[in-house]
Amino acid sequence: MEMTERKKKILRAIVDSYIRTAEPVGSKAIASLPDIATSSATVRNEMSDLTEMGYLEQPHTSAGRVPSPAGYRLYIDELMQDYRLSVDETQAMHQTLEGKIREFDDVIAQVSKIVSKMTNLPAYAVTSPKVQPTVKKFELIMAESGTFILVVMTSNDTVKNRLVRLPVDCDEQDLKLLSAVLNATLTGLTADEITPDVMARVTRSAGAAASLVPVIVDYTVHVLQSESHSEVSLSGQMNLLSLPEYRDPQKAQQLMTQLDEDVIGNLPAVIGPDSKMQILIGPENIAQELKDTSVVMTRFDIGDGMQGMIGVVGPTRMDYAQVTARLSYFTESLSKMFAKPEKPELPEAKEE
Amino acid sequence: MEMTERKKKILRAIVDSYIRTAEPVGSKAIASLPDIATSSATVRNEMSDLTEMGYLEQPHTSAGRVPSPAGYRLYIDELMQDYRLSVDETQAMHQTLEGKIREFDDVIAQVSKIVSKMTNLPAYAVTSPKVQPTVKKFELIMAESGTFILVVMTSNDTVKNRLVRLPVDCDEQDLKLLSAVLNATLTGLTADEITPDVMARVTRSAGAAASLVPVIVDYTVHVLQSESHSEVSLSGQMNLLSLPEYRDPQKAQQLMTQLDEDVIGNLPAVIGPDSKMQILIGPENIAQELKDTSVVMTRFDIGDGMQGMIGVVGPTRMDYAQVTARLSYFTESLSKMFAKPEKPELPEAKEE
DNA sequence: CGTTAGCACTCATTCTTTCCGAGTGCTAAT
DNA sequence: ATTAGCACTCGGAAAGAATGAGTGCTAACG
Repeated sequence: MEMTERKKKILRAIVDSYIRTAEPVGSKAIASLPDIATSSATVRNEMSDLTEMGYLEQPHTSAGRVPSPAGYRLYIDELMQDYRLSVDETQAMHQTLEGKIREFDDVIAQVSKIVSKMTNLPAYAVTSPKVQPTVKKFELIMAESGTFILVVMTSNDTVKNRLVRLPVDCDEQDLKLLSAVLNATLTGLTADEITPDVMARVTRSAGAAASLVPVIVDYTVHVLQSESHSEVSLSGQMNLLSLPEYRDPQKAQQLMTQLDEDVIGNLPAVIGPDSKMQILIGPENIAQELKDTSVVMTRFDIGDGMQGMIGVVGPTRMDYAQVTARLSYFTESLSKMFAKPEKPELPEAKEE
Repeated sequence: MEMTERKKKILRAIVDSYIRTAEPVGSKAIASLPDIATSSATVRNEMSDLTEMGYLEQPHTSAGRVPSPAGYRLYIDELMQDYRLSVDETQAMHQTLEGKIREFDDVIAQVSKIVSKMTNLPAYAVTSPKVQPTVKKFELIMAESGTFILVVMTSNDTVKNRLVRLPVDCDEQDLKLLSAVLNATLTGLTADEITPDVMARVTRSAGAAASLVPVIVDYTVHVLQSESHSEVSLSGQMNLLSLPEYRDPQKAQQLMTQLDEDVIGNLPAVIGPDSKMQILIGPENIAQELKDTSVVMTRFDIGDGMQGMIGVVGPTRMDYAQVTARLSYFTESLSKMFAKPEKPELPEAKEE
């Protein structure tokens, strides 16, 4: 059996219709479409062929046809028409972007929220786990009344700090010394490389400020670890409830409780670093939990070094053209926004 | 009509049963209870009285009774029996607490997640909006290769910082001067008080580093603002779906989309700073969105200064005894945990 | 030979009807 | 004051019938 142009046209029409209505599609409906110029009987024959070829499925004998995963695959790869974003859409998106990404802090959370609002589907965002960061520099700055600020700069140019109380028997000179020792001994080390052994060496050289070493090292390790962690955020689960496939709340709940952040954290491993936009249809997902849903995911970059994945989860019949269009427009806008910040005089900087 | 002991007993039994089953309660079921020693007919009479008194309602003529808001109120204030936490529960709670509150960063998110898991209901956490913070101190620290670290300490003792690129025509001396000017002019000011006027004055005195003033002031204002913001987190919405009152997913969705973070942000205003645990039943909620649900909320304190509210949202027939018991145990554990941190040698400190 | 009209058949869905029983309120007896 | 008894109500489950969208197949058509 070979794939004719007409078969493709019909398959596309079926998928389009099913995506819109979630109802099995009958031959009549297709035949009455303006750009199909045959009778329903002919369509019926073609549909029968397409079923045999594995692109369509029949829920039961006397119902219309529904696309199979293979059908969606073909549709996505060859058949679907580009979705053109309306001006309203792009405008709305820019507006939320401007408004919401104020807080640099939890971009991940913001991004997933925006994307889920944009697509009306659950969306997640993950930062890709970074290479093991190391310490670049320490600073110990006297602050008021017996405290000082401990500043740790890491190899990814993030700076974290903490206010620490100074022991009574310690003055600014001791701090200076400690600072020098820290910078000499610990810079260039990853969290794992800061062993009790290393710590002992620092303590020995630290002089009067030795009692501070545990605190400082502890904090440093903490910072390094939290830097190497990947963050995950999932939003908009409730969007599932308006979809007919989740009329049964049990289903939605099951999907969404299984699909918490743990599972999502493991998703990005799948995507090659090269690919731009990736779509996984139902059974193509390795995660069992997702075997009846599709995932559309893509990478995003912001600021220097910060990058991750955005993904959208939905029924296999989701509007792929629309979702991909919106998603890629979003990631583009996002990068642009961070490439040329609104205030051009702002020197390149990284928060915290 | 007066409230007898027996009436109370019957009302309690009805509410208990309804909380358990979500089904209207009939006279027979109550009469057959071991500690009710009368016939169903008598119970029927009493129930009729209770209905007249406004504590019960009838969905329709030939159905059992259901507690009215007033009924719940009485139940909560006088009738309900304390829920005793099992060892398993307390143990489980401690385990998650230890495991999860590692990250000091987004306690709010963690807390709401844990509480929702504990109660099997949607839960939120809010930090109470703080008093307008002011700048306490600036530090400008030279870092490597033409950059410096801008450190801002606020009046609530949080320290935030950012890496800034140094203009070419600027050396360490200029920075020293700028630092002095900033500390002289801006300390003690709130975000609102840093007007363009003030900014101009700083720029004038800043000398060679004048071009840095906008960046620094911008960041400072940003820090102050984000410090005065209250954070909100909402978790476990999906828990609604297992409740029979939300068999219709539309209902759940409606409630949960209305009830996003905006609405929740406005909740804590309600609670007096004195009260410990507060329960709002259905129509007692001022927020229209919550008129068919109950909210149980209480305060929590952690670390120095950090405090906020935890709340649980659920159907009016939620198990108040259980929820309040778990909630208060949780807040206690939380405070204890932060009062005596696991590592006692850690000096008092505040992150970031 | 591809296309189409016609027709018998299938089967989920919807609508009706019936039936059941939990629950009530009232009355009269205890 | 309590309770047994009884007629009555009414939502909801169960059973049945009607509906109709859709199919597959056959035979006629250009």
